[in-house]
Amino acid sequence: MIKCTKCQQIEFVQKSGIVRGKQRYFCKSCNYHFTLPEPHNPPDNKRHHQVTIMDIAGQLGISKSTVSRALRGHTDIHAGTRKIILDLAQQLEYQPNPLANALLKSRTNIIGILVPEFRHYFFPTIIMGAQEILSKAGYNVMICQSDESYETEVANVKALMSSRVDGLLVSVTAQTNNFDHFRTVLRKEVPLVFFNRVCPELDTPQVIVDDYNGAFQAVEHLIEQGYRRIAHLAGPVSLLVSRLRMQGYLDALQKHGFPVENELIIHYDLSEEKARIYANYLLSLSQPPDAIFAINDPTAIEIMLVAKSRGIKIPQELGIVGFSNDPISAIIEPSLTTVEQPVWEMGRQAARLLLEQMESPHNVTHTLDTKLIIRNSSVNLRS
Amino acid sequence: MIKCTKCQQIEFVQKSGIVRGKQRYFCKSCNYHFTLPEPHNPPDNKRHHQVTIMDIAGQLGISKSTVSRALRGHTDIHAGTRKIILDLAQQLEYQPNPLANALLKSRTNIIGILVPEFRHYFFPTIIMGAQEILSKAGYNVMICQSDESYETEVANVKALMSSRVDGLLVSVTAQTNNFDHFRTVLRKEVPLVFFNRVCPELDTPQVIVDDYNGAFQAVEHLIEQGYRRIAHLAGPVSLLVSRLRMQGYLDALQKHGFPVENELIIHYDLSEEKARIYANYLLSLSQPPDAIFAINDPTAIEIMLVAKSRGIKIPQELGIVGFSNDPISAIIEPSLTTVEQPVWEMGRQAARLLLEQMESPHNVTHTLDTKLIIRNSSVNLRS
DNA sequence: CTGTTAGCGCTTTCAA
DNA sequence: TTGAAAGCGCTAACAG
Repeated sequence: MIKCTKCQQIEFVQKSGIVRGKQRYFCKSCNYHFTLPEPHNPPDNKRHHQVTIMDIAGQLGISKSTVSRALRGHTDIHAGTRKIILDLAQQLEYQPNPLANALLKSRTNIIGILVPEFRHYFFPTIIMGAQEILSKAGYNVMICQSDESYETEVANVKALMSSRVDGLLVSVTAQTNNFDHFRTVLRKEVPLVFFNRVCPELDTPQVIVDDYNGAFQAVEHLIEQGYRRIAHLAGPVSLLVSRLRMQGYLDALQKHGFPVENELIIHYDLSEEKARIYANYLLSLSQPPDAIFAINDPTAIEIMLVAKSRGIKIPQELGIVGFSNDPISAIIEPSLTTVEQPVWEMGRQAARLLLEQMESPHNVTHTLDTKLIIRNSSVNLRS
Repeated sequence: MIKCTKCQQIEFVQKSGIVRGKQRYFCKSCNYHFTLPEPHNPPDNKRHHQVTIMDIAGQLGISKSTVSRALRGHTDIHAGTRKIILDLAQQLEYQPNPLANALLKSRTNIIGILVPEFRHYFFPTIIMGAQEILSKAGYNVMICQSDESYETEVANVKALMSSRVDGLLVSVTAQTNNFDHFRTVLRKEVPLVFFNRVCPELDTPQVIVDDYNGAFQAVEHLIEQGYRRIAHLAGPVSLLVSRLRMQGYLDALQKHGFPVENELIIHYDLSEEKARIYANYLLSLSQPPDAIFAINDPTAIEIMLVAKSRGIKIPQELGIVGFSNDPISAIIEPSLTTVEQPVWEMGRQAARLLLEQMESPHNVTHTLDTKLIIRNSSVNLRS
């Protein structure tokens, strides 16, 4: 004896075929087709079945739609019903399955972050800044590091895209000359923000610091300290950041009427090994430099170590300035003069910019200020 | 003329209204409502509709199962069909949607890594080691850092669990005394491996190094160098790693007949600030130590900086030994004697252990070797 | 060898 | 206010 779920009558109900293995009924009184609500039995084979809205609906004898609505906080739901649902959900430790949602909405709430390395202070700190903002906004973060390898970068972008990240925060490798993998990202309309090592030819939003002025001030400082033969151990030409710092270096020389000597300018791939090789090379020149401006602090520190091992006195015989204000630069002896950049803030800005992008795409470049921090590695005692 | 999709008869089918713009039919013979299966047209409103197996199936006029099978590389499929499918997939740049798969299989192919910080060398390096193994095994990595805060750790575990990670690699904070959040993880049968800062009371697999012997050798080395009042700036008692290094310290003292002086032993929370405070405290004692064994390199370096600022000569007036062989320890002056541990390898081992767990749960502890690296901060010139 | 179908967990129409 | 059902993209059991 089946009771119509609509009019609650029994006598007019007849079977009306089987759909999806479920017996369907038809009430001739109210012309209503229906199936009997089945209690949802959590499968016994899955040992730790995650609680689903169906479990809640089953126990309460209501439909999963209602549960969903209650959980989502929809307004058009009976207050009592909502309370019962919410209570049971709490009691059952219900946790919504983000995968189902992700599939439905094509949104994963995951942001991919891709950096060349995180051995040094710089990128980990940026990541922490970004994470601060992103997790507040409800996003998780998937971090990849390309290890300064173009191939790894391409593979990582692919992996992140295949994980369907909702956005991408990227700093490219020193090798990266081809940007097709990022074009693919843009083509699929995944928001993309570059920071530090950006990609100017791609017309995407980016966060950088005022590299040019930072470099300019650093080199001018060396000149003011009386150094006369200032070399620059630069990053690869492919990176805008290298080119900007280089330009700052060149313009500072020019402003003070110093000649540009090509043998004093070296572009390198930012590897520790090469830093050492080129530092040695510079210091072995027949007319070696009396100061070196390094593209960043790790480079500057390698130079210091090489100089020390050759018995060259810093800052008396060799002035050194780095870039970024890595904590080591305050610890090493002599302490390293460097250009401070707001690293943590850069991560935050990049994250904020990405969130904005996801709201409404628009192209901006945020440029943060830098500040010269004068320490002992560049204070020429002769002057 | 419409054929019933159920009984295949034509004569009993009549229109039964329109639902969602689709013509519905009703077969009076078998009492079956149905709509005509429509060919899958990729929606035009979604600008960048991701290519699905349905697109491929539609274009080829075959079923999506066949496409799925071809793509999965099943054997029981016509070679010609496979080729056509594979070719079209390539041409369309088909990328499988991992979300659908994840939902189906309840596997995300994401591993969560939770560390207390990644400012220093240690944890980033471990992470790189782990990533090396995990990405080879086809896993992505979601990294969280608890910033040495218990609350953040709990929140992170919750976030990672709600992201349905397939496994968890964890090093706890210095504050963590309550392990209920990890019990929840175990209850849900998510594989969990601890490394470095482990949780002995939880009966999970773990990767650690031989902290006891490392510490023992470090302190014995100080004794052999002629230091007589050796302090220990230790980590929090809550961490096994602190207790083991402490025990190594105590046993080395005992072996050589040195008294244990409680005022020379300080447990602290591993924050930079406190390191400075306690270093100052130790060096201001009426009978200050003539050597300090620090729980790790960052701590040792803080001590060195404090000592230097007080004009205390290292190693002549104060011997210092750290733990971990952070690259800074080779750079700072004097260079820091430290206990090397295979950090990268630790990450790899932890990852491998996790992968094993996911195959077949079993409880193991991997203990890696340590090695004392003698540098200048502990070579007592008086002896 | 291939097609049909159910279902992973959820939201969202549409219908009632 | 609630329920039914479609559908996100995919795999796999089952049937032919």
